This record gives sequence, C-alpha cells and structure tokens, in this order.
Amino acid sequence: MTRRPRIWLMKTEPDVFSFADLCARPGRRELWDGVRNYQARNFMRDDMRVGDTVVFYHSNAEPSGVAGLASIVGEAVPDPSAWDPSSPYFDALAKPDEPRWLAVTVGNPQPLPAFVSLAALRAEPRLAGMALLRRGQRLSILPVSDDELSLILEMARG
DNA sequence: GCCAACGTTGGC
DNA sequence: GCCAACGTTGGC
Repeated sequence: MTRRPRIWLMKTEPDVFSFADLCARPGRRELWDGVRNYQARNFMRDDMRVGDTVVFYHSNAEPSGVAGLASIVGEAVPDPSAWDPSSPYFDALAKPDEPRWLAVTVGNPQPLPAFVSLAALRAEPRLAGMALLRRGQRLSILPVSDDELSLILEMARG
C-alpha cells in the first residue's frame, strides 16, 4: 500500500535562506535545520516522506509569499545544529545520542511562473480556510490540501 | 520598529 | 498543575 504524497508549506526568511539559495545549492538540496517547535518537528518525524511536495514560503519578507515548489528528498534525521554552540539554533539540552530536534532535506526546487504574495492568497476567497492564513498562525511547517495547492498553482499561472 | 498572538519556562 | 513572565514569530 503506497502512501499518498502530502503537501507541506515550509516557511523560511529569505534573508536567511531563500528559494534562490536552494536553487543555487550543490545538488539543489538543503538540510532544513533550525526547526525548534515540537509540532513542526513531529510533522517532520511522523508525516513527512520522500516525494512529498513542499510549498516554499518566504516569511518576514517584502513581500512575503510562495516563492516556488520543492520536494522532500530526505526524511527526518537528528539536527546537528542543535549541539553546535556556534549555531544560532544551539540547544544545550540536545545531544547527539538524544537529539531532541530533527531536520528533513528539501530539494528539487521547481520555480513557479510567478511569485504568489501573501496578499494575493488572502484575497482569494477559496483559500479562506488555509492554515497559513489563520489568525495568529506561527508554525513554520503547515499541511496544505490538494485543492489549496491547485489554487496556488492557478494563481501562479495568472 | 511595533505589537498581537502564541509557545515555553519556571516559581509556587 | 496553574499561570505570569518572557521570548519569538511574522505581518504590517
């Protein structure tokens, strides 16, 4: 029984790591380290599988919005930045034998015909139920439905 | 830069 | 286990 691939919106601040940065990486892949929220970690650990689609979202940006698509190319492994004292994501409670935090690998970037801004997402009534648009939503990893992805692609095509 | 909303921490 | 204080996220 094969599992139906899922779709995940993953937030990143483009000043730190952008869609263009992913495209420029050797192998066009990147370990998605630095996730320090248990719910987001559990999504990575329990639900993300190779082949899942990633909606690559730029947060805290001018403008914020969907910058492209990508895929999960590596499943969750211990996040080594957690026990790296020089990392901004250092966590004194994480150890190699008790990792606490995990990271998946995101790759296979697929550019979209156009950036889809947060304002445009908010202006689409059929996306009113999207998790990203919920008031106060701060999770850096969110599930996306097939219908929501279809709409986003439609908007990117204009 | 402001600040609302949320998660985490720690005193009790 | 409660909850106030604090830190962070992220839109604006």
